[in-house]
Parts: sequence; C-alpha cells; structure tokens
Amino acid sequence: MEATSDGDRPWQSYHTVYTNAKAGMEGVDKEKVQKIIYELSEGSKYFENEKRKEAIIKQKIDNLRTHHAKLTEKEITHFQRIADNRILELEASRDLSKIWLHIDMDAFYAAVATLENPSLKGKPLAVGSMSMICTASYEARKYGVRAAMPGFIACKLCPDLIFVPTNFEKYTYYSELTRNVFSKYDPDFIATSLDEAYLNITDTCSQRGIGCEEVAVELRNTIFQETGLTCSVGVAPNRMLAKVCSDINKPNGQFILPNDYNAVMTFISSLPIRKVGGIGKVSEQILRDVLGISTCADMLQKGAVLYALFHQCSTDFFLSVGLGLGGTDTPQQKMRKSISNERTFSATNDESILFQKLADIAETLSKDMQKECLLGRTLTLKLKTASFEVRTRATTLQKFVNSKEDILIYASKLLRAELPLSLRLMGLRMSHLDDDDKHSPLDPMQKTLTSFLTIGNVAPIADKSADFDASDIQLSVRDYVAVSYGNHAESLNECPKTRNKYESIEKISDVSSLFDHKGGVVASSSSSSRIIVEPYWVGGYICSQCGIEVPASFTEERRQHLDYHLADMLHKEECRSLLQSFPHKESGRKKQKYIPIDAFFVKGQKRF
DNA sequence: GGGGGAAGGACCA
DNA sequence: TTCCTGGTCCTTCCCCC
Repeated sequence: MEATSDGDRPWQSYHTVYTNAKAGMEGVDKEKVQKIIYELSEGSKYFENEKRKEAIIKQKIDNLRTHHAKLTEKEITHFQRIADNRILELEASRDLSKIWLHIDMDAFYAAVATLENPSLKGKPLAVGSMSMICTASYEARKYGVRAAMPGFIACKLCPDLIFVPTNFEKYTYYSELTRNVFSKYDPDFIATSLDEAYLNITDTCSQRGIGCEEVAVELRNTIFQETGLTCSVGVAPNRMLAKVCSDINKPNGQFILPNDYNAVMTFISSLPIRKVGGIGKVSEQILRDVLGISTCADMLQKGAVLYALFHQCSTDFFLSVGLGLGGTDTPQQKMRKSISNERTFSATNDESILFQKLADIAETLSKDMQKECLLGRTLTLKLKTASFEVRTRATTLQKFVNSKEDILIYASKLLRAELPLSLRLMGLRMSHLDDDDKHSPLDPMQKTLTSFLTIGNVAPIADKSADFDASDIQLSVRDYVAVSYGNHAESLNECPKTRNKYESIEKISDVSSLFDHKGGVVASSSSSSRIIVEPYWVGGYICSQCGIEVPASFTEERRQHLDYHLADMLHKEECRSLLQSFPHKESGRKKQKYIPIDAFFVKGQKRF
C-alpha cells in the first residue's frame, strides 16, 4: 500500500491478510491473487481507509526506527542486562513435563456442509455470503479463497465457487460430538471455538502406557468415526507450540514435537514469527521493518532492543516466544470479559433505519446476555461510517443491566449524540460483566420495586393482607421494565438462574386495566404480585401518556416514544425520591427545579 | 501515582 | 449492479482522587 518504486505492479505493496499463506494455500499463485484483490479494491472507500491505516503504521515504524537509531551504547548495555536476566528467569520456568495436544477440525463449516450434502464433495466451496466468507474448502483455497475474504473477491478468484449459507445449529451439533470425544482424553479440555480445543494428554499417556503419537492417531480416528469429519493435531510440551504444530500437516494430519529442550529450540529457531498466535499482520510488519526480526530465534538475539523500544509485557511475550515457552497448566475457567453484537448493512443516514437496527442489535445482545445469565455495566456503541472509519462511544451505568429496554435507552442516547452520520455498521458491547446471581435479589446497586413502591408517588394499591410481603417481590427497575413487556419476561426465563425470580409474576393480559383513567401508572400487589406496566397505544395508535398519534407502521418511532415515557417515569420517581429524602429542608426551600432527563445520561455524572 | 473509564486497535476464525 | 465480518481482549490516554 505504501508508495512503491515498481509503479507497474502496485499490488505488490498492497498488504492484506488474504495474501498470507493459510493451510491448504501453499501452491497458490500469490502475485495473481494479490493483483486481483488490488484491482477489485482500488479506489473503494475500504481501500482508502486501508491506506489511511497503513500510513499510521508506517509512521509508527518510522518513530520506532528513529528511537532505535538514537539508542546509546550505554543504554543498549543496560537493556541487554535486563534481557539476559529475564531470559534466565523465563528459562527457569520451563516445564517439559506436560504433553499438550491441539486439535483443529479441517475447514469445519465447509466440511459439515459437505457431510450434509455429499454432492459438494471435491468442489470449491465457501461458507458465507457475497459480502463475507467464514470458511473455504481446501479445493477453494487452491484459488486463494480463504476465510474472512469478501465473497465478491472470492468469486473473481474462483468463478466456479459454490456458496453455502452458515448453519450454526449444525456446527454446534457436530462440535458437541467432538467434545464428547475430547472429554475422554482430558475431562478439563479447553475449547477455544467450535472447531478447536487444547487437551492435556499427560495423564492419558501415562495411565495407558502409550505414547502421544498413538493417542493422536487414536483421537483422530475416533473423531472421524463419531462425526465423519477429519481434523489435524499438534502435540508439544505447551499450548503455544501445540497450536503451531497442528497447522503443519493440515488437513487430516498430525505433527509431534518431543518434550525435549533441544528439539524445542531447533523447532523454534527457524519458525516465522507470524506462525505464533498473538502475532498478526501489524506486529509482524513492525518487528520486521524496525528490527529485522523474522524468526522466533531473532527475538532472543534482539532482546535488548526489544526492551528498549517496547513495553515490558510485550517484550516478555516476545522473549517467551523466542524460548518456545507457552502455557502448560490448565487455567481456571476463564471469565468472559465482554459480550457484543454488531451488524453490517448498506450505508445509510436514515435515522429511523439506524434506530431500528440499533433496537435489533440491542435485542440480540440482551438475549445473548440472558442466556449466559450475565449483567453488564459499561455499554459501548461501535460505529463504522460509510468511509470505514470506526468510532466507539461508551458509557458506564449506575446499575448492572441486561434487558433490551435498558440497553436500548442508553444506546439510543449514545447514537443520537453522533448523528447525523452515514453508517455501514453498528454494534453494541457490554463489559464490566457480572454474574446475574450476584445481583439477585438484594443488589444494592439496583433499585428494588419495594423501594419503588415506598417512594409514595406511585400509589401502591397494596393489598395489606397478611400474606403480602414486599420483600417477596424484590424486583429491580430492570425487572419492572422487563415484566411490563409480556413476551420479554419469557426471554428472561431462558436463563435457569433467573427463572425463579420471574415465576411469581402474573402475566398481564389486559394491559389497559392496569392504567388509571389518566393513563398513569398503577401498581398493585397481592400474593400473586401484580406489576406496574408502561404506557400503551389507545386504539392502537394514541399514546396513553401524552395523546400523540403514531400509526402502527411507525415501529421505531413508537418504540422510541414508549422508551422516552418509561425513562421519564423512572426519572421523575428518582427526583421525587430525592426530594422526599430531605423532607425537613423542603418546606424552607424553594421547590427543587425539575432535573432535565438528559442529565441522567451525562457521562460520568453521579446519580444521587 | 494508582485506579477506572473511554477510545482505538490488534488478533483470530 | 453491487459487494471487505463479528467477537474479544489489550493498550493507551486521560481524568479524578
């Protein structure tokens, strides 16, 4: 992509991930592929954005080169001492006692499609669509077609390419079959995706008195018998090396790296850094162009300069790669740190379309979170403009949420602040995650319905009979909103941990009966715990709160309108709550000014 | 200076 | 005719205490 001297072959400097060799692409005419990709991309907005990104990386490389050139002898000696000490420490941590096996299903999605439809066997196949390919069969890879490549480019590379849509239900089914087999060799196996896993086979080898090679063969045969699918396996003393090894004899093969220091060091000495997980296109380019590093062994030789130019954690990683070290212990169950959903669409600046899409994404995210019983506190809106510029905007909430309504209220606010804008992608991410159980039923961060009812202004038509106990219905504001959407409560029930919380909720079939004549909120409670509901559409098109008329076809406008009233109602209750918490001051003071609803969404604002 | 939030970016399949 | 992902984690910067 950078300015090139060979003006008649500009594609040679267009670096894309698609031109990197992946298993099954060894015999590909790289230049031909590069030329086609270049010609199809040139002049597009995507291309322009790639150029922009490339320029940033080039600038970074130039800065690092300058920094490198300025290093004094004294500094290099200093950093060499640090690197030498660190290498000794890392070496001391080397553990050659474990046998790790990495298993990777061969072109998994494409293989499942072929299994279901044998007529596809031997044909170039792509799983995905014209906009993006998830996996390509080995026959397609011969043409340079690969995962994460746009379908229209793949079509040019391979005109006979057959497209098959994704089917995650089937992938999950076959993945489960493979996992049943994995658990027989290591009950604590680590699944990294539907088609990949790490197995610690140390115990299996010693208990059965067989070698790791035999285990690998047996495992692959069993997988094939159980699923009809082939896989590739790598065996090594740690997970980093096992992963590299499984890629060597793909497809349907295996590679064993013995648990021997010399074998590991010989293997690693000529290994290109790009083969190592965690080193991608950018890291490879920086290490190569700044320091001339291309193999793992180079990392050790350049340890001092690495420490001088990069952060310690990065350099520690580089040195451990140079020593062929990797994870050897089975890690504790890794907690998910975030959960997200995003969608690409034809670029548009039509706000109604954008808000509708945002609502769809919020719904998907909410369902995903509820399935995993997760609550989140930081919501990030991701936007990709028509010119491929990516922006993220985040907000941290005062409470943990996972309902579509909560997510949408805050997401809409974030989006509104960015408009007008022509977008081609929107995404929502929830981070700052916590387990649902921790917040139920008495999470102090969440407003309970009990407190809601005792605020005073939402007149509780509480049944004061002996069997009513407000603590029985410790529902948060989130719950209150969720319950008010009848079908939404059902989706919450998907989560077994939360199901009990909602079992006592009576489904409200006649919504209108729960509103007073002014359209206000009425709460009632009895042993069956009747719940507050939100505004509704009188006659199907008149808002019960403000009387505005919005036809049924204006789905998004109606949704936003109801969201506004809900947020407004909650907000007013908060204000009243605040006023009531200082009753002794109220009489002597001017009545507190109504706080604008926007104040609730202001970044970082403390909410009472 | 440390912790936490926001924004951007790298990596992977 | 047109068409370049989705998900996650990490790093960096900045602000506040």
